[in-house]
Amino acid sequence: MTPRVRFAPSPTGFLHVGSARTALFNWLYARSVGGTYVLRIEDTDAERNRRDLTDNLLAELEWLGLDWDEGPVFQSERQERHRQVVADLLERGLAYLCDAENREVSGSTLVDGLAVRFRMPAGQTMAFDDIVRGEVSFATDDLEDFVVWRSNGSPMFLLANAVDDADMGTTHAIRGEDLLSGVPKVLLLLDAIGAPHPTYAHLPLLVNEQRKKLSKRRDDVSIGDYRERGYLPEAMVNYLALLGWGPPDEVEVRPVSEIVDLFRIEDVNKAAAFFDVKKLEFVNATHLRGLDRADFLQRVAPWVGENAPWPAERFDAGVFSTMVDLVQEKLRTLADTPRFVDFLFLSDPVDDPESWEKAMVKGPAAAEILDGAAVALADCSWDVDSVLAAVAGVGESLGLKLGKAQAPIRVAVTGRTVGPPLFETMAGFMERDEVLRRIAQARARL
RNA sequence: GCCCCCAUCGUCCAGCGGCCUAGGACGCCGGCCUUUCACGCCGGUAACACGGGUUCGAAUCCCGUUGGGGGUACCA
Repeated sequence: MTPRVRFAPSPTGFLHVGSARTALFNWLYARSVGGTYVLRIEDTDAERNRRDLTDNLLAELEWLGLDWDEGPVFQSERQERHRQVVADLLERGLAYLCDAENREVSGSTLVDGLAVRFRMPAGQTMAFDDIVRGEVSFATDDLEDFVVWRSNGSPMFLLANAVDDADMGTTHAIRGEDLLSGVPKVLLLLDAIGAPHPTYAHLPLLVNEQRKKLSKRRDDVSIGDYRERGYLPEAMVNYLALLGWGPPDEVEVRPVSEIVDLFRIEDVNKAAAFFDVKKLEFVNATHLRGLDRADFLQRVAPWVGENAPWPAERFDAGVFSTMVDLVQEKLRTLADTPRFVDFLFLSDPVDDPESWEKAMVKGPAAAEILDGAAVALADCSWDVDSVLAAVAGVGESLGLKLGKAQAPIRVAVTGRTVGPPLFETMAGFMERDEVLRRIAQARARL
C-alpha cells in the first residue's frame, strides 16, 4: 500500500511556521517514500470557513514549494458525510444527545439545537505505536465523553478528522505533538466506524526562548512575514527541516532535493526545538550567496523597486546589476540589499549618525583625510588602482593604514561605515565630480 | 488538579552498550586575510539534569526524582 499523508491546517489567514514545518515533514515523507501528499482544509468551524483565509495559506505553501498531489479537500464540504456518521453513532448508542449544560437528552436521532457526545467506554486502554515517540497509551477512564456534533449542526474537529482520514485512506498522520492527547479519542471513533488506525508520527513542537509553543501573539510565526523580510523559500524550508531532524552527514545547508533523499521519518527526534532566527539568517545568507546573478536579480526585485528608499527615476538597473557582485555575498536577507547600494541612487549619501560619529568624530584625522582626498582624487586616473593609490597616499602622509584612511571617505561618499568595497564602487559606478562634491560636503560639516 | 510527552554545549543536530578524554553547525570570543562590513581560513568557549539500578562496561537500557512542555472547549 502506498503511503498517503495529509497536511490538514485550519485556515487562520496565514501560514504559521509550526504548520509549515508540519507540512514540510509530511511532504518530505511523501516525497522520500514515493507516497501521496494530500492537502485538507479543516474548516469545520464556521468562522474559519472562508475562502480568502484559505487562499493565503495555499499561496504560502506554494511559495515554499510544498506542492500537494491531491486537494485541497474542504471539510466544510463533507458535512453530510459527517452527519451520517454521527447519526449512526447515535443510533447505535455509542453517542448521545446533550443540551447546552451537557445534560444527556434521550433520543437516538439527531435533533436540531442539540449537540452529540461520544460516550467514553470504561476500563479500556487505547495504545498505539508512534513513529517518533514509540508506544503511547491512554486509559479511557481518564478521558471524558466528548462532543462530536455541535448544537449548530456542524461536526467537531475530532470527528471530522477521524472520518476524513478513514475516507481518504490516510496511512500516516504526521503532525504536531500538541495533538498527541487527542489520539485515543480519534482511535475510538475510528473503531466505531470500523476504520483502520493510521500510523502516527507526532513531531516535536517548535518553541520560543521561553520554551513555550510558538504563539502568534508573542512570536514571529507568520511565514509571510519572513518572506517579506527577505528570506528565501529554500532557506526557510532548509532551516525548518533542521528542527527535529538532522542529515546523517552533518551537512546542514543544502538543496531541498538532497534533504528529500536523506530524510527518514524514523530519525525525527522527540524534544521540542527552539526556532532560532539567528541560524535561519545564516542558512538564508548561505543560500543567498549561492544564487546566480539572474536569479538574484529576480528575487531582489521587490526590494529595489517601488518600495526602495530612493526615487524610482534615479535607479539604474544596469549599475545595480553590476553592483550585485560587490554586495551579494555580504547580505543576510534580501531586505539588506538597499542599504548597500542606496547611496548610488540617492542625490546625497544617507545620514547615519552612528557612522558619522565613528568615522568623523572618533576616528583619526577625519579633516586631514578629507582634505587630502579632495586634492588626491581631483587629478588621479579614475580607475580602481589609481583611486586606491591616491587614498593610500593620503593615509601614508598621515601615518595611517588604508583601513583607517578610507573610513572618513567611505562615510562622506556613502554615508555609512558598512558597505561594498569603496574604491571599486567609486571608480566603477560614480562620477569623480560627485565623489568630490560629497567629500567637500562632508568636510564642511565637520 | 488529572492525563500524556520530553530531558546531550546558550541554541539546533549527531551519538542508538565499548570507536566518547562526547562530534558537527549557529551564536559568542580570539587570530589571520584585509579598502569598512561581510565572506573565507585558523583557534577557543561550552553539554550527557539528578539519584538509584542492570552490565565486565552506560550519554546510550530500566526505575525514581527534579525540571520543562502539551492536553484537558459545542477552537483546530
